[in-house]
Amino acid sequence: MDKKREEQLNETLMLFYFAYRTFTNEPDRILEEHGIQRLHHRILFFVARTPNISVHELLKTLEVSKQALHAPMRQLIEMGYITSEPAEYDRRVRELCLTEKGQKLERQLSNVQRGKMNAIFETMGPDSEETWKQVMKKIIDNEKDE
Amino acid sequence: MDKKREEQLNETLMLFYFAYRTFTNEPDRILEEHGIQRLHHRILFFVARTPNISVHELLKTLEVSKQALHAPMRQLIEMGYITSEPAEYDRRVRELCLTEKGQKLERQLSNVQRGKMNAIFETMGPDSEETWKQVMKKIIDNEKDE
DNA sequence: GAATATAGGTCAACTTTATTGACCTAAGTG
DNA sequence: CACTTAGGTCAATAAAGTTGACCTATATTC
Repeated sequence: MDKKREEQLNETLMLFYFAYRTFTNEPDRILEEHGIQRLHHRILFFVARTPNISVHELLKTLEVSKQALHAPMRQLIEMGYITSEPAEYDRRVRELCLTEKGQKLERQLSNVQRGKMNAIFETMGPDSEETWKQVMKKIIDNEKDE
Repeated sequence: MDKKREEQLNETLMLFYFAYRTFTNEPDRILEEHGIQRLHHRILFFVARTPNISVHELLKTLEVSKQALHAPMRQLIEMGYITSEPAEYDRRVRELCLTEKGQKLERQLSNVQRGKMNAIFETMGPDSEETWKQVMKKIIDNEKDE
């Protein structure tokens, strides 16, 4: 790989870092107002995307320990954002769902990010959305080759 | 925003999260072998991109406190990856540079990520690179509107 | 039915990585 | 000379994670 190509790629690394940081800034600010943190947001996000998700599934998705998940999850339950009910098919399993209040907060948090992405893709056209997603998918898939 | 559009955007949020996590996984693993952490990588990366960068500039770039930067930076200096020399134009200012050893480590770390990006853009074509970068730039710029 | 495995919860000790505040030196600048 | 800036360092604290151990309840398997 020649020097020039390497420098072009360095720009992509820098953009990735700054874009991610910027992207999480706004939600982080809102979270702080509610006295909760980024992991709370992730929990809310994935419970919103996957209603009735089990604790075990959530653990695997977020790649944190049971003990690390526990405190924020309990907080969300106590604050009335999430419900945790035994599953019918297996009463050991707890199914997590957002309450109405939880849906509202999750929407507030993620809307900032959705709005940002939507505005960009609207300016740049639908192809840009497809391309951007494709690149991100390939980054994720690459992992499997190693 | 209708439900369907919202779900499409949710996919982008998920991709962003997982892609970033995957992207930092490999370097993190290498860093661990050297007994250093992600902040060390960021220091190495930005010093590599901006030779002679001052401590103050680095602080602003990384958005951490002086005290948080200090320990890892000193470690990198002690391990012989970085040099810190008083600047000619102002002897209060320390100019940071990579040593040869530092350049080697930085290359090792960032090559993983550069290689990943390069492979993707080679498969998808040069337009995909331009588009992806454009989206990321807009995410960063958006910050200023708020 | 007893043994074992799984889902989940909780306590404790510890580690890492950051924060803020205070204070120091050295070197420029008005 | 007074003040500011760049940088370094100590101390107390906070947050967010880790591992290990142990508990209950419920399924599953032999």
